[in-house]
Order: sequence, then C-alpha cells, then structure tokens
Amino acid sequence: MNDRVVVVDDENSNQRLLKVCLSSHGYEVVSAITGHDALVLTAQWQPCFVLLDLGLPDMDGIEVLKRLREWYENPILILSVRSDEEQIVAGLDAGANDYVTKPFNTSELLARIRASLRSQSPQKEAVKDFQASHLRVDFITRQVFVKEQEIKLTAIQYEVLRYFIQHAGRTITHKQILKAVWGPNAAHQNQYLRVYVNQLRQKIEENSTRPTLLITESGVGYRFCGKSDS
Amino acid sequence: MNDRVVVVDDENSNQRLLKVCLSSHGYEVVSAITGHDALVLTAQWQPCFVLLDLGLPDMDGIEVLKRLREWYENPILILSVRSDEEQIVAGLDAGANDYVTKPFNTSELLARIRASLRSQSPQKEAVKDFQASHLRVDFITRQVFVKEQEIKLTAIQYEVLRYFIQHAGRTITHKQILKAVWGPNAAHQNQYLRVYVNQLRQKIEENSTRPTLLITESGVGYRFCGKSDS
DNA sequence: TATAATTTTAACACTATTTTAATACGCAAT
DNA sequence: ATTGCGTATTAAAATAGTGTTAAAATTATA
Repeated sequence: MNDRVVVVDDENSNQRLLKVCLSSHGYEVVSAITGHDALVLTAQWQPCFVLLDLGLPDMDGIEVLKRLREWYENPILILSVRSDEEQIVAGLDAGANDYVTKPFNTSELLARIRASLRSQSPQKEAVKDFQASHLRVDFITRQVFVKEQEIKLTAIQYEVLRYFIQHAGRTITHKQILKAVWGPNAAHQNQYLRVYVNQLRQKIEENSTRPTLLITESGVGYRFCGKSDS
Repeated sequence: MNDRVVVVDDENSNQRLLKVCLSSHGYEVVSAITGHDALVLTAQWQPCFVLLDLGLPDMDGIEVLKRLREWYENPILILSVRSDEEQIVAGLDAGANDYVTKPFNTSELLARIRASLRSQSPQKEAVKDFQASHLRVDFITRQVFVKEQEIKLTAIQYEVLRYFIQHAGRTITHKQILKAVWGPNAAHQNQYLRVYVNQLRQKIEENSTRPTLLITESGVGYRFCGKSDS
C-alpha cells in the first residue's frame, strides 16, 4: 500500500495546512487546484486516497467526485465549508467515504482517514499461488506441497525457491540470487547456492540427480522451469 | 445482502426515533440496551451494520466496540453526544467506520450508513467461534474449552490465541503478531512470544512438547493448524 | 495497603539452521 | 586418458533460533 495522497483545494492556505499535516504523518502529498487537475493528477499519481474540497474554480465538486468514482476505487474524503444536510447527503451519495466540515480538527481528520483506509476491501494481491506439475506453493500461507503432500522448508530454502519461482523461465545469475536472498555482501558466496539448490532439489524434484524444475546453467546460474498452471 | 440492523442505545427515546427512521427505510431493527446485549444480539442477528451509542450502563462503549471488532467485520457507526476530538479519534481507531454526534440529522445519518455499506462491499458473516479437535473458542464470551473443560487464559494469552486462530493456516511472522498484540513498539520482542506460545501450548496442546496446533516455523514465526469444524 | 495475578526480564538448555570445509562428480579441452 | 574447472554432495562446525523455567517488576484486585 502506497502513501500517496492527492489534495484538491483551491485555497492556498488550506493546501499548505493539509500538506504539512499529512506529510508529517508519512503521506506523500500532491496538490490540485482545479477539478480538471484533480482528475488528471489522481490518474497519474494513483494515490491511496483523495481529499476533495467541493468549492473549485472550474467544475462542481460533486461532479468531480462522480467523475473520479467512475474508475477510482480508493477512499475519497470530502472537506467542505458547507455543513448543510443537503450537500453532505449529495456528497456521500456521489461516492465519498466521509464528509468533514471546515474548519476541521486535524487529529479527527487523520483518524477518519485511517478509518476509511481500514474499511477498504483488501487489494488484489499479486501472485498468490504457484502450481506446476507436482509442485504447489501457496505464497499466502507460506506452504509448499509436492504431490499434495506438504513439505517443510527452512527460511532460506523458501526464500530461494520463491525467488526462482518469481523469475520462472529466465536464467538467474549466481550473483542475482545471492544478492536477493543473502544481501549484497554475499554476492560471491557461490557455495551457499550449491548447497541450497541441492537441498531444494532433494525436496522438490522427483529425481534430484536429474532435475526438471531447477536447472543448472553452467557458468551462469540457475533457471527455474515451469509456468504456473493457475 | 440482508437489511438487519442492531441499534445499541440505553435511552428509550433514541431507540424509538432510530427504529422509526431506519425501518421506514427498509431496515429491520433490533434494539440492545446494554453492552452485553449488543454483543449477544449482534452475534445472533448477524446485522449488516451496527449503530452504537457509547454511553452504556454496563460497559464502556469503546470496549464494546473493540469486543465487537474481534469478530464482527461489517460497518459499525458510533452515535454519541460527545463531540470532543479525543473521543472521536478513540472511537474511529477502535474500529468504527464513522462517528456521528447527537443530535444528528436523519438524512445525513442514512447517507453515512449508505456510504459505509458501500465501501465495504462484500458482506461478511461473523465467525463467532472456533472448533477443532479438542479445542473450542467462543469469541463472544471469550471462553476457551479443551475437551469441553473450560480453561482460563490471561488477557494476552487470549489475544495471542485469537490472532492465531483468526489467521489459521497461514504462517504468522513474529513481527506480525507482536505488532497485533503488543503494539508496533514491541515488534522485536521475540522473547515475549516464546514465553506466551509456550504458555498456550501448555494449556491447549495434548502434548506441549510435540505441538499439533501451534507449530513453529523456525526463523519466520508460528502457524496455527486446524480448520474450524463448524 | 496488602495480596494476588499477570507481565516482563533474564538465564540457561536445547534444537534447528546456516555456514564452512572436504571430497566426489561430470564435462570439455588438450 | 588426463587435466582443469565448475558443480554436486555430504557432514561437521559454528551460529542463530527456540523452549523452558523462574525470579523481578508491574498491574490488578480485594
């Protein structure tokens, strides 16, 4: 989850206040002055939420909100001087997650942002699962199965396997995987790899002396063969 | 998508007002007067959201909210006479989706309800208990049974067990559970975990030296094995 | 305030994993 | 066939992680 935010407000003083407040809490703030800018910036910047003032120079704020909601699914919080019921209902029904009236209390605003972010349905995670021939890896539960029989891997064994699977199909140099798993200082410890590749083969290959998944590319590195069936 | 609602408020006039207001908009309302009732009714009635007044006769409202959030995932909106920042932040951070101060405007309340329901699209059935082999946990009463014999857990022991059960099947890193139970500052206190996992094993495992439920994933964390039978 | 219960800290025994080292293997070039 | 190089295999040594217990500190309760 990123920390980017788009703040839409045409008053400079508000922009400054919000920017200070949000960035001091770890958010990366980008400001938009007009409704048009709000739409473009949100599309480009892909923020984790949007703070939207309804009083804009070029467009109706509610209209901007509706246009955003056509494709933007993260929280949108309205910040507005108007506290009348009609406007609040219109804002919420147009797709806002919350409506905060100005002047607002910053700690309340931050809490409302946290609440909105929390209630968001969990994002689709990247690759959850890998399956090829007799091997299955569940990256969520961290379980590895060979022929539907769970096998136990140590922390490093799992990391090595995960790296290979994530780069399945391409040859990975010794240096690459050593850096990825052991860190940059271990980039030349090729022996580590020999040991661990061997351990993995014992566990995941049908015949570890004739590997079909974890192939040696002599002088270069290793290559994990097998596309995920899923 | 059901239309059931639990309204928690100890004042009769508020109860009547909310009941009229909500039922005229298609909701089926059930009322709770006390915090205890709120927990039991929410478990039984499985509402699509809860309206919670914080001033209750038997328990602290925030405490009720936290207890609900241990297993209830649908929206909870706070209705309260207290409009101070401190209380609002506490309520939202305890897991509320919104905080509306009394006296409230009914159409705004309804709009905020719609917004909360919208943002949490797939409704979730509350998991009120867990049962596997010889272990049973009732999340509402916080009772734990081993072979139908109730055992007593301390507050932290219960929190640790609850976190593991609610993430059953997946490997939980030390950091994850430390953050969840002790807070972000304790993310590195692995020793806490060793002690508490050991205590739990003594209480819930048939043979604590050969655990079958709370498995060690060396170098990573722990994994709670066992799917709920229910 | 005294007492009990719980949480935190610390010490030590034990286990698992990682690293190192020694040796064997396979293949290509001479 | 022999040499040389990179790789595979194995096991012992070193390290890191875990289990266990109990005392100290803290918090809750009477």
